[in-house]
Amino acid sequence: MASASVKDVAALAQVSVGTVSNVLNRPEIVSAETVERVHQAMEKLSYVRNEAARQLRLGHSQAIGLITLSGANPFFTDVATAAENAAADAGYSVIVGNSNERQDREAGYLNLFEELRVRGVLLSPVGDAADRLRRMRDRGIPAVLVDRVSSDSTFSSVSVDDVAGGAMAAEHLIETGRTRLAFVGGPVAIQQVADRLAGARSVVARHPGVTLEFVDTAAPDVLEGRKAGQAIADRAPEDRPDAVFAANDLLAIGLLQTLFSDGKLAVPEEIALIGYDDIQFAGASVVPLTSIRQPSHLIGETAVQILLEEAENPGLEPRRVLYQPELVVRASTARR
Amino acid sequence: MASASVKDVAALAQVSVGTVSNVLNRPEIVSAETVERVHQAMEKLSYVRNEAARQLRLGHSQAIGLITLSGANPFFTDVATAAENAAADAGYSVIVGNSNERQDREAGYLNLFEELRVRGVLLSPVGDAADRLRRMRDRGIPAVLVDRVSSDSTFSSVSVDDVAGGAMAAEHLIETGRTRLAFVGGPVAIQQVADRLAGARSVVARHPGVTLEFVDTAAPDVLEGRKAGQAIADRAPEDRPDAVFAANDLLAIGLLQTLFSDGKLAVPEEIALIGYDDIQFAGASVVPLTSIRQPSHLIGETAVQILLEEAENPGLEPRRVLYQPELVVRASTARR
DNA sequence: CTGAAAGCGCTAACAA
DNA sequence: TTGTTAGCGCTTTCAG
Repeated sequence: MASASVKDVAALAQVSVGTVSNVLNRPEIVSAETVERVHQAMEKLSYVRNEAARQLRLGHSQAIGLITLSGANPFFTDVATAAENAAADAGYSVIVGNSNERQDREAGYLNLFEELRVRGVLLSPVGDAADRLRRMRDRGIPAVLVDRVSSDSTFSSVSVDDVAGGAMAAEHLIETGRTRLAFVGGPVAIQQVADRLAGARSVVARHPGVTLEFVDTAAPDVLEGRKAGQAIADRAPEDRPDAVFAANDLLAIGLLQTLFSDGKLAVPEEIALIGYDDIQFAGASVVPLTSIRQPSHLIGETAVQILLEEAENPGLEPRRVLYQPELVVRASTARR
Repeated sequence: MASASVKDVAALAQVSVGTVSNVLNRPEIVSAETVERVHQAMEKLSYVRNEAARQLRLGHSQAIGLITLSGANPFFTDVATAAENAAADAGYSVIVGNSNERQDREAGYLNLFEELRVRGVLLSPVGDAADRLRRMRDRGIPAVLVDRVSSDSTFSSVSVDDVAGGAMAAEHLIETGRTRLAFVGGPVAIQQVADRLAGARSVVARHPGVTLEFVDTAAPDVLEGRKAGQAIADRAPEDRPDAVFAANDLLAIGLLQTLFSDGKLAVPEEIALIGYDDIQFAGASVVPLTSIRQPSHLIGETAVQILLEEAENPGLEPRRVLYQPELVVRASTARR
């Protein structure tokens, strides 16, 4: 048994295909009696509308695409969940792709989404995707940047002030008495990483006697955090920082695993540690982690809202929404 | 500027649309010279193939649907990532939906996937979806169950022996000297939860003097774990279990947050704790967590492979792949 | 090797 | 209120 089409339903209900289409899309213009008859026919045939055909006719799909930097990062899964809910309310579904910080993956998903004629794209770009996004917009597929502001301000964006967040983290570390800070994160090509570092640097510059060291990582994940932790633990005590600011919680948790879990160094006594994102696991780590919270839920929701407005109203002025992060203090940065 | 179609490309390259389609799908039958000309035309128009039209013609899409129980559980995101990679190798993409243990959500995604005419569905069912899946299969959309065996063995499945895993956990707890065990997890309507509990019970039954208490939770997540931890901590000492087996790591981490982090109880001295899944964060929790590891990567990979075989070869005998879990010992269950 | 043409299932305009 | 029909972009015979 193959799938039933409008034609089959029409035949069974003794109406035309146009009428079937109408009960599907504008039931109010069809007589109650006919609606009923058609519904029964659909039921009997267990009719399921063919999205491809609908979309071909409409010119675009009822889906929006979302590309995040990392599927393993709870921050992004939170954003995605919020986006899904907001989209569902508006009758759209969300297709998620993870670039894992790779430009080629990002390009691949952008391609797929364009083939799918999605209604719009939500993107946390790896590098500078402006050219590609402009081309898509010219074809009627708008984009809004997520967790990142547009380099040339021609696209809407929903993000959190990473420079402020970075400053907040550094300030907190200094306030609790630390002077030899290290920023662990990378690659700096990721704008979020660069901004957080910049924020921290600006604060350190205002505090004579306080230093900030930069420890690069190949990716902002748990594994790289472990490596960085190992490297720091292997140093001579007088050569070690007394506080570490990790570019995100994944890195911080990795740091905790090698640096501190093995009992090599006491946290926060010997080294304080602060992360970023305040993911669900931050409060349950070896030492509960101080972190900078981002309103992940709000980000996803707002991004969808703006995107849909632009999709229905091309030529709208780009908007930039900038949320403020929030410091969440836990044991990992307790005063000495 | 709207999107260019095969017709535009054909016109520019001075060939027919049929030829354009051929260079897209069977370039080997087209002369090299023509291929070149068509490619140049595509380039100039930045042609992007319309998936909807292709799919309408083909009768099905180049995507497979995946419905997981929880988007917040790293175990499922691992399965999803593996599935995406395996699918990509075969020229398919994966659309992911999270039911969050809700039947209505699951039904919604099943509907969406059928409208999308996905090539097949990968599903961790909330309840018993057999009827619905059978109907989809009749229409040419096969399904394979993930992390769960089919109740009536008419569907292929890729899962891990949860009964064995539950037994493994209980045995380990007993071996390390605990006698008053508690199983924290729920709802038992989730098969995985029920199986792990059953495995633990069978082991306990073989050990006189050992008891197993069941502590129900509304969902297997961090929040519910916290609540359960609170409840246990509030009991009189002689009334408390000396070991807790959490149905998954999310619950275990939640337990850790209220039960142990607050310094109320020492782990593993006063209470031992074992989780399930061995997610990335298990090794970095307040007390590094002993857990039962599942081969999440293999699960996703194998499921895709079986699904695609069935899609291309309807009427194949259902297969059941059952992997064995593995005990990973960490500090949370150290011998007293 | 290439071209012409049918038709996948649907929606929206227009006619009745 | 309902029916008829064109056409969305693509693939695939079938002729040439």
